[in-house]
Amino acid sequence: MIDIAIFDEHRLVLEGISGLLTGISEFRVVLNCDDRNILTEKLKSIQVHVLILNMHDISVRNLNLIVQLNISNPKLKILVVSVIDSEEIVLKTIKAGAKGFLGKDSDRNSLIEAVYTLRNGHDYYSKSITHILLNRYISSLKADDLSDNADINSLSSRQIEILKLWGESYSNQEIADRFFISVRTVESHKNHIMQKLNLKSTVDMVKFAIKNNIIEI
Amino acid sequence: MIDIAIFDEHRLVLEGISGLLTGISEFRVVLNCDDRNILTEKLKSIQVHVLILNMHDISVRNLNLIVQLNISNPKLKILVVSVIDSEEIVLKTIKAGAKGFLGKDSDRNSLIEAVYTLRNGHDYYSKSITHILLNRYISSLKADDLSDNADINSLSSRQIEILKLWGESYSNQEIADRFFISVRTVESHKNHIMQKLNLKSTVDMVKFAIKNNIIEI
DNA sequence: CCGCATTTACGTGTTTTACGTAAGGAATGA
DNA sequence: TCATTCCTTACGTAAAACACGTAAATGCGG
Repeated sequence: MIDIAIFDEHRLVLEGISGLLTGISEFRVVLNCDDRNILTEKLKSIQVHVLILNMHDISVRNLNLIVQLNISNPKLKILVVSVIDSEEIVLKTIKAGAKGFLGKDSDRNSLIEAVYTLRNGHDYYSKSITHILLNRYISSLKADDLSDNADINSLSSRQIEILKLWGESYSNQEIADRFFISVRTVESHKNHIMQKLNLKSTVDMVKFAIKNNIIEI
Repeated sequence: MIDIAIFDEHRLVLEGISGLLTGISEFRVVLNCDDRNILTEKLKSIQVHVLILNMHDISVRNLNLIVQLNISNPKLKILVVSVIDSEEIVLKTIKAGAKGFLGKDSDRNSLIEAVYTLRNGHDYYSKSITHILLNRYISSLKADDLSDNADINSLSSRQIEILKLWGESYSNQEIADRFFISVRTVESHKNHIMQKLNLKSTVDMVKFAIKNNIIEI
């Protein structure tokens, strides 16, 4: 048996969604709610497995609701339903802690499937959402790669060694000791790096090292 | 009409794949090849729309083949087919420049669909691959978020202002001038930030600022 | 009103950066 | 072979930044 709560600010839509779930013997809708505060209150006493949350906008209030519910009800799985399936809203809800997202391409069957999936501890995203996420990810993967090839090749291997250690928070003295060279030499290497790459500050040098995978964030 | 080349080191499998494509009037298999060098050579003279590449392993040779073909034949779309559908191989082939990937869940229909999709300039990934990529992306999104909420809240708004400017490569003096305070005060703020966050070096402070979206890389 | 964090600031000593200079070695090409 | 160029090494000097301690004024919540 899966206990379900449904939240929608529009009572009519709320009832509509609720109706879609009747007739499934394993589903028990224990709460229909159209008020944010009442929802938060009630969920303190009632144990619910899945919360279906219809989002009409990407307001901070809505996102905060997800964040807060996740903190107060760690076991609760939140399934966001929204006609707005922009990249922005999807990413923000996932970051806020939603476990599933149904875009406007979803029907009753995908809603039911999503509830089961969330209950089983997995994430569920409808097809259109999957596409959005995947495209974004793929393009970020590709973008990553292009940025790799610019200035880093102009650095010598010694310069990269120095930059790497320094980027891992070693002091000049520590670097000097490790390579058996003078602190002044370490400084020189860093000066040369800055000159070559035309960097204004050491902060820029950190950023460069991160961008070029010399160090991790 | 879509011109197709097929590469597989195993002649038997090669013929099998080739056979799957007969009977589609819009497809024309113009090259079956089981040798890397011959493939590269022939593709210099023959114009092909889609190359179906069966990868038996993630060797550097295979990945380089993709990279090289992409450089020499920019219009060519490479569709990778592989029974190995690990995260690693998928990510590497995408980075190398493959436009599609068919995992072991694929059948003849998805192969045909993939060829059409690539020809139309889009990417194609079979269901299992989509899952792999999506899970990775989602978890990276979530990981991002967890690191967001910890320490940054402990900083005062003044401290964040200072950190932000400093992270944009402003000198202490410039920051001091902008806020009409002493350089010593700027130093104090930075000291307090380092203490609060328990950071060992200014390099760490840059990383912190990046992780917490105070500055851009 | 008291305690606590914030913002402001200084003192002192160390480390790092800025900018210039330079010597010895390896690689390269005329 | 000799000139050139880059790399690695290193120092001088002055300015800037950092480490660590101290401390006064301000403001806010209990």
